[in-house]
Amino acid sequence: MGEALNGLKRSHYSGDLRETHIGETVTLMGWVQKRRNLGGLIFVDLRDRSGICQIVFDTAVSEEAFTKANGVRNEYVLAVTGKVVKRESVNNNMPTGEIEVFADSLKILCESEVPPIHIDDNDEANERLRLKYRYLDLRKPKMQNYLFTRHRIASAARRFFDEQGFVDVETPMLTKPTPEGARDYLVPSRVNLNKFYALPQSPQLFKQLLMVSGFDRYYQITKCFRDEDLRADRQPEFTQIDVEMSFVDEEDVRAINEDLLKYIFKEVADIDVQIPLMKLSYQDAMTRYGSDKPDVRFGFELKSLNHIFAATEFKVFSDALESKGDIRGININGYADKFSRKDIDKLQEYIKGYGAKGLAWIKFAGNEIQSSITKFLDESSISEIKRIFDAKDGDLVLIVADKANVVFDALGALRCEVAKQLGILDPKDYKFLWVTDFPLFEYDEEDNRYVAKHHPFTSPKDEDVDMLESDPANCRAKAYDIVLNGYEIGGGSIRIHNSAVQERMFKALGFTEEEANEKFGFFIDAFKYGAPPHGGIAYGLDRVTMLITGTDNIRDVIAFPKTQDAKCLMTNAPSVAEQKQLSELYLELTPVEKKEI
RNA sequence: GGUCCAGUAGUUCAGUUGGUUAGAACGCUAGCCUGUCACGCUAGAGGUCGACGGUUCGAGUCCGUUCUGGAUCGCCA
Repeated sequence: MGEALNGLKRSHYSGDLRETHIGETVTLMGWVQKRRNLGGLIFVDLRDRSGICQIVFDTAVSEEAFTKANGVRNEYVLAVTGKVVKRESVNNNMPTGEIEVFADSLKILCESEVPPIHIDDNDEANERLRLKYRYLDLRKPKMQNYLFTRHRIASAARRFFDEQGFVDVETPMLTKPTPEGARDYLVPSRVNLNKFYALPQSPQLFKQLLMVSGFDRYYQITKCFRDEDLRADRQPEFTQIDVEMSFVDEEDVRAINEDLLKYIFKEVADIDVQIPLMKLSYQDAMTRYGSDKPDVRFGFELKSLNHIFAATEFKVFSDALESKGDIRGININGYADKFSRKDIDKLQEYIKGYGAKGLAWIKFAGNEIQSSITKFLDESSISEIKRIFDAKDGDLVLIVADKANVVFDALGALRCEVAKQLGILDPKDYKFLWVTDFPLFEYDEEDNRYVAKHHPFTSPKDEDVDMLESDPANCRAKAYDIVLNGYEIGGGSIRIHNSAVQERMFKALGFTEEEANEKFGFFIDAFKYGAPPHGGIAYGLDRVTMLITGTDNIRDVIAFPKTQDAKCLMTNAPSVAEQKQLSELYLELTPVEKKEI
């Protein structure tokens, strides 16, 4: 049983006390981080969200408080009143190390069982346990700092948008399932039996309709839901900073977003972002980095070697070229000695995960080379490779031959993996870039049709509009992603605001007029009544927070995240629905077929 | 759906070629201790080795299945 506050008020946070407070009588409230009982003297480290302050219990000051303090254990919740004094022995390892509080009185507000995880930044308890006891895990200063930073980012964004005349408008959480794109989370409706809402994958359609309504500038920091598989940087529910503007083109959207990023990074992390940001077309990003979200903190750029091996007798290479594939390589310049054959074998295994069948390599040392493909390299091809990569002593060239997309994927991933292994990635180095001129479509092998790469409302480039029909594969979009250190932190586009173009777009996607009307009728209608040119962007707040805090795990920056199976280990969601609830919804469950043994 | 990694005390881990009663550190409990801050000293409690099955005279260790968590490919307009 804990004692009541009885009107007692906290005067300070523990971590805020300094030498300037010496002589003051203060009341602190918080959790016991640590008790050190020396017999006639008890020290208690009292923790709250601001930090830790040492409390001293001494019979000479208060017999009663001392006796009570004797029974105190870790994570007990205390209220302590006492005098701030200069410490006899200063602890330079803590911000409050110059002072301590001599306790006159102590209230034990709540006792605690021995916690299953140690409340300490250095605690490396299994994540399973941390997620089950998330409320304890979140007591750790590091975890609290992640969420404080997240708050500061959201708060800075709001300040920025407010100053720029953006209106925060809420859009529905219960909305219409979207046929294109990710899987929806479905929500049954009791008052509309056998009908379903979907949770929004993004407020896309609503924010565009707000532009049609004339709100001109909109933003919202809101949850989005996608029923897809999770990753280290992907959760099924995540938070988007969503933005839309009217009477703008690509450069206008990018310009204001550069100001936004500059503002946020300055406010939150005191980082000066140099604007305008670097810009790279999708095409260039792919050919130079093998990725549409390249990490440009380091080089190792891709180079084509097709012409060198045009007449090669090396079957792997000639096969790749014959089937209209590609041979490309990267130069891990200066690090040849860091990679043994065994290491390179491991890199080969790594890229097999991306569909590559093998990895050829060349090490340069003086006039000598070592290579897995020595017998297929003559003098002229060696010197040409040297020229292309500007290869010098101590360089290592890694080469992949395959279908073009496999080569890009494999080398794009490989250059990042190598950089990671070399430890040359500085998390404090923030390299932003815009990736622009995305293709409007990509071909879906399964469905045998073109699908929108971004979404079906993305505007084609003005000069590419007529390619909607004639050459969809090469039609470019007014779409742009904002990329930071290899992460896509946001993406957006200028939207189609002209119903005729929208119709042509639907046609290109293979929708009949009826299908388009059924799926997006309300949306198509809206654009018949005067839609302004408009466009916007959406950021992944979780990812931005990850990058600013320097963690590589999105769960760290979400208070109550899901596991890889989209479960919450603390609440045990999702769980079985009660029969009563199902009956009310007229839902029946089909038993899941067990795998045969 | 595929591939890979991990699971031993409350926690983090060690555990050799399959061999006696499964260890350490931290934490926890009790006692002593007035300047500790990784407090110290003494004593003690604490284990279905994730689960099930198999091989074996004998399994934490080998094999199979399965559960849980993680990384990743596919997927994520």
